[in-house]
Amino acid sequence: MSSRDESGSRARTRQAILQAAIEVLSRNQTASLGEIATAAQVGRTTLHRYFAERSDLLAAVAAEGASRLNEATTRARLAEGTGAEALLRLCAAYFDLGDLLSLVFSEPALVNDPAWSTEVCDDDFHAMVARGHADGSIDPALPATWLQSVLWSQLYAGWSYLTDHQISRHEALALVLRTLTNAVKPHPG
Amino acid sequence: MSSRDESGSRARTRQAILQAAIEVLSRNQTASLGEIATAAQVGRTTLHRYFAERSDLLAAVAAEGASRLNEATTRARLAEGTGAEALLRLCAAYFDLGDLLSLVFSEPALVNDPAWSTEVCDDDFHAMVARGHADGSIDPALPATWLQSVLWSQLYAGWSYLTDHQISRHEALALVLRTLTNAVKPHPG
DNA sequence: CCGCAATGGAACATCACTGTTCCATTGCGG
DNA sequence: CCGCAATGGAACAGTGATGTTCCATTGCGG
Repeated sequence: MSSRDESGSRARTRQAILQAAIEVLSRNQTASLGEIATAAQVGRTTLHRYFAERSDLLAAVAAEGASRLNEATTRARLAEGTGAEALLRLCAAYFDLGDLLSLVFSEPALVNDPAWSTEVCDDDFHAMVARGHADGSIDPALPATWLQSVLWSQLYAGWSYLTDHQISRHEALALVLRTLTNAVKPHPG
Repeated sequence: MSSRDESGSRARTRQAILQAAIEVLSRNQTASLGEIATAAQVGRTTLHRYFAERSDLLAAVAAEGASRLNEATTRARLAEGTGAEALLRLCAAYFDLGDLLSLVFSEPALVNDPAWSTEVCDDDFHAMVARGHADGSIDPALPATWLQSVLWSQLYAGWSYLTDHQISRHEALALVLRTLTNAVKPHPG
């Protein structure tokens, strides 16, 4: 606690604010800074000390979100198995992001602006879908860009279904995976 | 033009404001009344003459939305054909609602609050899905409430895909229908 | 125990949106 | 042509969020 003690306390408060911001903003994108500060159990003054303006906080949230998305994408190992298998792994990994799902879905600009999507994930995603088209595990009628929309809309549907209905996290994910499995499977006819 | 002349001019202005509100609010739920008035090519004062407070305008938008949704649901004739066929007709009918899709999706309370969902559409929807489960056209693993979420999330995905990418309305709808068809089809395995 | 970092609260000016009032202009029917 | 309905613009006060400053309190390390 000697060398990085300053960071210890400050980093903890900063993380608490960021986490509260993700939770509150996922429910209401226009929530006031006061609400976020309260949710973080922090005074509004303190919040301003860490993020001078609202835009600074939003930028930090975007960076945090991009970071978590990148980690989840890495964990999904898109290059392994059939295209469909990788897509389902990616779906499950993203589902664990929780509140962040609503935030990314309702404000895609937050994480897509900093040229993030084309950096790491977009190319890998396209490669995965192309593999799926080639190995016959993904319906060739569904292009990669569309499947990206489908993936996110299903994730959002599953997450809001989880929060609205009396259902376990596991059951909600099962519904999403079942639906997505069906959706991408090529049908013989 | 004698008896209802007053309604003629006033009704036209009112509809222009409502349509502008739907278009603007679908892009930004927190748009100011000034933006809506400008989009409707109407002074802000005039807007306030028709809708005294913001909540009055929102209520009118909700009523208009509920009306259009009911008409679209009727046009889909949910009682005819297999459950899956009816679901696809409903999807196509809703897709024609355009901007309203984003609005309903981002603020479901707008149309669901006035006890609308359980009035006409919800029961018919459940009956349709039950028929689909029975006639083997809809995967029994997918409950009706979940399919409702899936339907709306797919509609939203298709509509935003249409506005984001270089693609025709028909092609976007084709992608949605293809995906939904696959998603609900029971798979033999 | 002292000192500094971190924090919380109060107070303040600023700003955008809102809702209202008043007045001038337009346009159509009688 | 007159009168009324509809409209648009300007101005205003009220409200809530924002960003800033100042000061008191807490807590931990030296």
